[in-house]
Amino acid sequence: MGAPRPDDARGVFGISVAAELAGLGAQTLRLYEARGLLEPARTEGGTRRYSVNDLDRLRRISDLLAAGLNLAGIRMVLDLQDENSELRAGDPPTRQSAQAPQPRRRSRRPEQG
DNA sequence: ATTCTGACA
DNA sequence: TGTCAGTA
Repeated sequence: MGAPRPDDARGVFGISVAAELAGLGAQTLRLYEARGLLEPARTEGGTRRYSVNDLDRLRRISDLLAAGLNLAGIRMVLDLQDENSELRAGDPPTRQSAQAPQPRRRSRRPEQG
């Protein structure tokens, strides 16, 4: 299945190239981040670095938008998908709870694009 | 960060 | 008219 390549999690693209590859505007990427749909890595200087996974996530966002969901709904879907992925990673033979104590992220982050 | 516009209900 | 996404 989908192997957890560290490369795919590594932020490599600047915001403008990520936007280009995603077929979106750079501002849109910032908006998505402000809405909690995305959290790209940062360089030491604080500039965004988008990973392949981030690109993949942007694609999913576009698909969900086209499906008629709003950003709040998309955030929920994305969170659940991530949560599900994590469950597959460990997969303990015994499942007692489907509740993952996910740290609710709602941190407003001022940034330098 | 804020404002403005276009789409939609 | 109000909300929402995307933009300037």
